[in-house]
Amino acid sequence: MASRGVNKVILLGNVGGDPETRYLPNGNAVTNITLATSDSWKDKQTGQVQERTEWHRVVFFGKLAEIAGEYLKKGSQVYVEGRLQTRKWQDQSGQDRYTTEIVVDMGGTMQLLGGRATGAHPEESAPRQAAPRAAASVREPQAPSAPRPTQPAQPSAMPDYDSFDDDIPF
Amino acid sequence: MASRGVNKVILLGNVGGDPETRYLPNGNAVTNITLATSDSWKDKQTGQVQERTEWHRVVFFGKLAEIAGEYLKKGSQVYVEGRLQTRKWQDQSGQDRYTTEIVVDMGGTMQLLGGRATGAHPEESAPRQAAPRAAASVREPQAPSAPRPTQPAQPSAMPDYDSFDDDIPF
Amino acid sequence: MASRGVNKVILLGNVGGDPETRYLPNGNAVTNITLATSDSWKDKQTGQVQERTEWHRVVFFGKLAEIAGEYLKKGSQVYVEGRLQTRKWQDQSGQDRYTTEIVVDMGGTMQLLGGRATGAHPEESAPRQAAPRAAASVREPQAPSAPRPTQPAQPSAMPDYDSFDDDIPF
Amino acid sequence: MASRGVNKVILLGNVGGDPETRYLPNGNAVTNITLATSDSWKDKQTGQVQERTEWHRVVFFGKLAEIAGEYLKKGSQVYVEGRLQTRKWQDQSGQDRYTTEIVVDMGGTMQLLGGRATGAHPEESAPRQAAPRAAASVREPQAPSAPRPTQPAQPSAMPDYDSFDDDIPF
DNA sequence: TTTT
DNA sequence: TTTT
Repeated sequence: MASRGVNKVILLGNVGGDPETRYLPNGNAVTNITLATSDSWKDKQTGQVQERTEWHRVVFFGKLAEIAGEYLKKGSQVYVEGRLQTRKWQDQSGQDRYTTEIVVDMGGTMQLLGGRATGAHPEESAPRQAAPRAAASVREPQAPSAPRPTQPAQPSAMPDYDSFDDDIPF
Repeated sequence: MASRGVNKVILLGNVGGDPETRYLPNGNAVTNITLATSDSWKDKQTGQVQERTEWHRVVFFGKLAEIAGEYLKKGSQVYVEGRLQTRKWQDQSGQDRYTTEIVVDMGGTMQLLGGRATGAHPEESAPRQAAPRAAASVREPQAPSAPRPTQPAQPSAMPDYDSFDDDIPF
Repeated sequence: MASRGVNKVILLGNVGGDPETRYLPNGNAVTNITLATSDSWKDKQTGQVQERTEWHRVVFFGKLAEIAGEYLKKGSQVYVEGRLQTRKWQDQSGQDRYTTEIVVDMGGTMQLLGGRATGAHPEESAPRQAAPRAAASVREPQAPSAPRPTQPAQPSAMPDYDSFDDDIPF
Repeated sequence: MASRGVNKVILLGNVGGDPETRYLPNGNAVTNITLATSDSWKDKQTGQVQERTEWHRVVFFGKLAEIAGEYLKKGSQVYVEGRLQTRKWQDQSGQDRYTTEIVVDMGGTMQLLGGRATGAHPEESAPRQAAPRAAASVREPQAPSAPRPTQPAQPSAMPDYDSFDDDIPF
């Protein structure tokens, strides 16, 4: 009922393989993916461009797990917002091991982007524009009390920049 | 039921004045504050340190509006996560005007930090550590299906770094 | 040389029109775009899906301004990270007016995504995969001292999940 | 020189112990801390408030490592922005192990907040207000080309809300 | 109008 | 003025 602290992860990258979905005893879906984020930079010494790919373990829960399992494919470009969580587990020899994952549940978000996924099952791949709509649906419960405009007038419409820009002293 | 896009603002700064809370016809609270974020940098030409304060209009809705109205004071240091929204309105002469605000509702967060608020009503000021707990409570509905551990074993408990670190080849 | 506060905006959306680039007296580029972020939700009363588009004014400076001016087109899907800034200006009647923008400079980022831009000059449109590489180049100066691996072994290479997963007690 | 992807972590929490700083052969500082972020929620079944603390390994590099080593103490409340990185290493038995850390270097940020640190060395603890100024200094190189106002007039000054608010049709 |  |  309370919280102290912020634990937020924002990733935008490509999915490393087809997602794996399983179901908990209570029927809730859990989907695992690996996600690659790449960045590159010029080496100060050599002047060579260096590239580095970081791999992340992402776990979706609930409604987002279903959506991720259905729409994400190997190669999909995706935006993800979640939180860090480190799980403790025991390996075969009984030793404690730790795995850090990005948990994406109702407090998070997933947005499928325009990436050309190399689907394992391309024949059944949905039209990509379907995914983002579906994907976002889980955010709905997050803003029930939001001040959404229902009036005919749209308070947040764009200013009339054509006439307006003349006034802007850039 | 769907979403396409990300619209997120993260601010950490100081409140410019006591919050103003009002109530909508439906009983929901709305609280307005102004928030200052400062940054400084060394001028490349002069070598002088420059400072700049940016002021933001933040609007809380719902439960967070109540918490903000109760715990924030002039001077409070606060972390806020919300979304950008530009409202259109008419000034006295009937001209269209636009105001951009950071909306913080159930999809957002507020964390009161350790700042020494100069409360308008210091006598009634709650112990400051109470605020963050209360403040965060509104996030609860965001993670109802989250994979919270309810097992006796805490998967995410602090690793035993003392023994653990020995293995880490820093 | 110092900073107190956080002022961060993260947007992922579609560009509303071809970017407009101009040059400051010192030769630095400045590029303006408008960016739409959409979200939708189900109305609690009516059960109807509501949609809302928020428009943002984004201003790129420096190297990112050049990249944005070259690669962004009307319709481009783009990820942007910047900071909020409100400018004061005077309209024709001499009245003070304020415009809030998202400033994206060296402290920010831009990532062109997979969107199918409807370029004004499609014939000269670069292969879309070229853009993200170029776009990110401005981040280079941000991490010169970063602990990038230059050793033959890549510490952060993809774990061998195939063999590795066997140990993970999901 | 380029980048494709976003890898960003934002944490706000309390430091688990005094920071440990060491120096690389090239003289650069590296500082390690553990950081706790807590959140709590009401259990749907029991109605009981549950609390959970997540621990993170944070590694600072360069100038920020020096600042972190000097100003952070056990218990310090701190805001951190960095990126995820998983290191591979071998334990005593030669087995591959992985550790995920939040790397905070020039592309990141650190802000010491108002927390009452329980310093291991309270006698030598600097006045807390000194830290944030120092801490932020490392961000300077990130925005050298930023459009900072050098004009006498401050473009980003606060609107005169007193007279202004009357016009706002809330 | 905040804060350092 | 975008996008689905």
